[in-house]
Amino acid sequence: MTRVVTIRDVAKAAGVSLSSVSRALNGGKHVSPRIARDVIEVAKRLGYRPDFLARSLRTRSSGMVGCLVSDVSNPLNATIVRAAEAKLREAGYLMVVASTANDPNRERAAADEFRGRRLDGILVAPGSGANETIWRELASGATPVVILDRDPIGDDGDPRWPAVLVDHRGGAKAATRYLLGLGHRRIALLTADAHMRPSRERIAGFREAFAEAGADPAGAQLCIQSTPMDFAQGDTLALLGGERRPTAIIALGTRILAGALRAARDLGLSVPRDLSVVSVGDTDLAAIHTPAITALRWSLEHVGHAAAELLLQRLRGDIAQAQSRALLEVDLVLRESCAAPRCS
Amino acid sequence: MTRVVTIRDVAKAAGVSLSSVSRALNGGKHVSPRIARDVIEVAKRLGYRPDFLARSLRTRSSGMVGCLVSDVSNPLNATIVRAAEAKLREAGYLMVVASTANDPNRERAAADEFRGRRLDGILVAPGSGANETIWRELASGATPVVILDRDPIGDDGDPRWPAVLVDHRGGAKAATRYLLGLGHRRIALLTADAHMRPSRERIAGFREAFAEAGADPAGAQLCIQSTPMDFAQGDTLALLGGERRPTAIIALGTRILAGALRAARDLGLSVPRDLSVVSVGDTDLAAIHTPAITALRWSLEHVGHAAAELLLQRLRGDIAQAQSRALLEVDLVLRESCAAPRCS
DNA sequence: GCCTTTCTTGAAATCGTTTCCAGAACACTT
DNA sequence: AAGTGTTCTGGAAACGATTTCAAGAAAGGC
Repeated sequence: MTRVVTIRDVAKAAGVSLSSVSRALNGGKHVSPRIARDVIEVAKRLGYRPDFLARSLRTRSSGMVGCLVSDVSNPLNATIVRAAEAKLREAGYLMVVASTANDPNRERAAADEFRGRRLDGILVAPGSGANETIWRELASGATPVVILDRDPIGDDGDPRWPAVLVDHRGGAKAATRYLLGLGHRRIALLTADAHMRPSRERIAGFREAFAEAGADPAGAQLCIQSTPMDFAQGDTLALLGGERRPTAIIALGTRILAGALRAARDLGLSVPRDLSVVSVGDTDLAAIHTPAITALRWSLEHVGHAAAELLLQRLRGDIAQAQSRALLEVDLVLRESCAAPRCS
Repeated sequence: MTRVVTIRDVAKAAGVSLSSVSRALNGGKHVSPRIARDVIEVAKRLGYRPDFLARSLRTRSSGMVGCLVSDVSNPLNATIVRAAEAKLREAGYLMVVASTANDPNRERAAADEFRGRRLDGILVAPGSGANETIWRELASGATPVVILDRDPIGDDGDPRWPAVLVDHRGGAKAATRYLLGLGHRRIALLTADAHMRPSRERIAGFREAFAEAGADPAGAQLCIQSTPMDFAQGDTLALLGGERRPTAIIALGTRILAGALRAARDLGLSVPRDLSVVSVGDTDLAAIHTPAITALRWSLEHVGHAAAELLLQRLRGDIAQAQSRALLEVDLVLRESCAAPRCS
């Protein structure tokens, strides 16, 4: 195997010093045009490729950003990750991912390792209960951090890091208002992880809509799925089979929606005649289901892009004009799954 | 900001040489127990954390592996990536991902950059037409490569790299045999990227089943979706609305299945009465659809794990006992979407 | 008690870059 | 022609670890 060609070889071959080669190759400032041309030509001929490790060591910048997310295989996260990755790659950064399965220990370990590897920045969406430990861990480093749809509030109440936030509150409010407008009075919100931002905001919006409309708040039923096992079918069966069952549901669009639809079918409830359904998140399932499910939609690509942009601003050092947060709006996509309730 | 603590600081504080610190911290061989204990204690007290970049530069091993995949946001890929990442992380490797959107140029660029970053190994599932260029690019390096469900055949006909292969042929054959057994004689296979391994193998298995059963091969209809735009709904409409329409379809379970189901609905075809459906891949959609769709299932986690394992064998240098490929079987999960065709 | 072997130890080299520094070359002004 | 900047250039010092090497110390065998 032939040894890899280093900057030293190029210098020798071109008959100049190491420093000149380095200067010629990056920037080209403080170097005469003739030498620059020669060096570049020789480097190409020899097939020289700079060693990022060595460069990183010297420049104290690894050219990599980390992405800490509960589970990349969740399509919602995956799309965000891909979008962010694409934008960061454009800017010359490599992205390393770590799925943590919502396990605080693994989150800590990953954050720890990210710092050891001197990553230039971190995108993070901590899972369930880990918020405190992982954020403390991150805070101890000087690495720029951007939060994905989580609360960036520190102990002192100040936003500690920039964040990309989705307006789940506004979305839930719009959906609820829509259902109330159709005449529904008992509506259930099926969501997960009540103490995390997305669900918390949704719940808030849900209740606000009831309050605004002057509807009986007892009609706003919550169904929290802490473990989205077997598509949450069991809980939904109980909910829909109960005495004062809701005439409409707003369900998280990944697995919970699937479980809810199946439960409805098992109970012989027809959508939208007996039950109106709104999906939180416009998934394939929602779009393709029969009938097609009305959905709250926000752009996952935007989330990824915005996060990457926020991080890049920090990395470029544009602290002055760097925004500290991005708020993404949520749309209600009307389809066929909602109707006025039958006289109850 | 306080400067980061290096091995030099530890040496000074412990009153020993740099080499002793290094020895004490890794392995602990060739160092007296007393010094080892002292050094470890001092290192912990000072909060020393080794710099991976510096270490990598010296040891010529970055501790990172790359993953080159067409699109991480595809749930199938995402699951594989997550599984591989988990296993590699256990072994101390970090994983960097690059989605290439099937763009040969981006694939090349990514492979290029991976090499520049001195990644220790690469997991790769090239998209469409890029096979040649990207493999040539990879072949020029000495980095261990593991192929994900693609043909690892080189110009000379020899398998160049280890690969994790899914038995799509066997799966398609089983599904086709099942449908033929139900009495279907006109079956359509809806798949994508006919020249890539997964679809090619499927097509082969599909035809083999027809041949084995002595059925008229003209009944084996192919519908190749090169662009899975709008869920391939248009093509499927034409197929199902045509003169000698198939009585059963086997459809790729991501978006094509969705388009097919919608097309069937639009044409007023009831599943399974008028049309039997088998999904290739057990997606949420297949499991939750009404009626539930019979599906070909293989474990994406296994693919990821197997790929990681194959790569780790190479990285550990167990070339001697390293396997060169893993073949994963495909099961047919029977549900409610298939029935005997009505007398035609 | 001396020689040989093994084990510890620290100094120094190395990995491949970038960057600081000082001197050289050159152009320009007076 | 001398003085004063400005731009190029190469040597050498980082960056922070690991690893080689040789010397010193301890242990063991006769």
